[in-house]
Amino acid sequence: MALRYALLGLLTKKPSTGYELTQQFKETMIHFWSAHHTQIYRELGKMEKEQLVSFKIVPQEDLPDKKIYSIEERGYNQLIEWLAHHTVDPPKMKNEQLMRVSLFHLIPKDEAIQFLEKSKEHHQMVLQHMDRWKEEHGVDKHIQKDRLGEYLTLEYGRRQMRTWIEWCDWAIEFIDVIIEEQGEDN
Amino acid sequence: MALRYALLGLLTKKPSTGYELTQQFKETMIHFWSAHHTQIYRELGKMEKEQLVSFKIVPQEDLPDKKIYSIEERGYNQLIEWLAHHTVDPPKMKNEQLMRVSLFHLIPKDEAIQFLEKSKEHHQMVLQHMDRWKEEHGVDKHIQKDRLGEYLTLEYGRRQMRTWIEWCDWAIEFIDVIIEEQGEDN
DNA sequence: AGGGCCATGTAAGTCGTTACATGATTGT
DNA sequence: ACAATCATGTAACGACTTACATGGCCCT
Repeated sequence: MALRYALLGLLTKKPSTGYELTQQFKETMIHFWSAHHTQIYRELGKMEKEQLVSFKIVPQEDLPDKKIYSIEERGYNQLIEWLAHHTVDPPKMKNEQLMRVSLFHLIPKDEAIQFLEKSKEHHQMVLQHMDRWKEEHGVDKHIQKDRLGEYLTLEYGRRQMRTWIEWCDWAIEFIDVIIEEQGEDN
Repeated sequence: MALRYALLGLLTKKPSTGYELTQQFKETMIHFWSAHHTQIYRELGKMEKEQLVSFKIVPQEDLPDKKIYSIEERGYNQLIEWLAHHTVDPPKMKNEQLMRVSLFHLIPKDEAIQFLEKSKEHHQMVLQHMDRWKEEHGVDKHIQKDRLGEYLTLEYGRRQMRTWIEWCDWAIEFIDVIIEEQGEDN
């Protein structure tokens, strides 16, 4: 159900096509929720049937038609209702990297360290990307209210990246110092 | 597929029943993966059919029979294969709390702050719980190798909790100072 | 010449959740 | 008295992923 409210939330800001919503979702919500475009189109279809949203078809030259979705009163009401009365579920994570870390006892020390170093680099790039995005999109203190959530969650994402990077350093150091054997598994 | 490897990983440490695996999973892997007991039983059933694991039935007095699962060679090989050749998927999160935060522009300021304060408290309790667990289960520097992953991922979990708690403080302060209007929505 | 973007989806399959079932024992 | 723990699952449903389809434009 939460994806539904994510989409309704985006539509409170401006009417958009499914494609645009997918982009907006990836830019602002991917740090705390995952969804493919197929899921977004299906959810929009369902919501249209339930009259939470409506769409206008806009024909285009040389490109397929657009469907521009807008939030309807029923949709807005349900969104507010959810915000007011729904107790949130605990976060659910699926982190394959940590799964692999939890199986480090089965691989050689240097492979483990290599894995962490690559992961650290990758997360440094993601952090840089977030920093750049923040600057380019003017996410700063003088913000209009409808971008408050974007600002707060982006900052959370950046802190999360830093935590991961620092943890990688700590873990590499730990393995290097504590584990003695060389390249053997088990 | 990753849940499968989580279970195989636990079974490399010792043979266990589905129930015990559920407990072990909750204690050591819940910080980076989510799964219900029903899913664990199903996955064990599938793996038994594929001969990755086997079980012995142990009858008990006054309690239903136990099925004690052990990892088989095929299972061990597939696990090592996965560790060596599988490129990890990016983490997937489903965090309803952050979803709600991203919709803060639709609720009054004081409700948003209240929400963050409650969330902070909750995460402080989880952190305390992790700290206690760490002490009670002797997760320290003088650790046998098959608990390395447990140590590393638990430390990540604790850092994540601290990050959340600190972010809550920051966000509360930010909302309090920046947002001027009192209790109005939108 | 090949990939990415624009823009929309369908179909098939897997994964994950929720509710239910059993029944004795131990704790509050 | 009521809930929790032990121990195992089945059934039904809903969420999510992956592969496929269309087709022209723009960039390198």
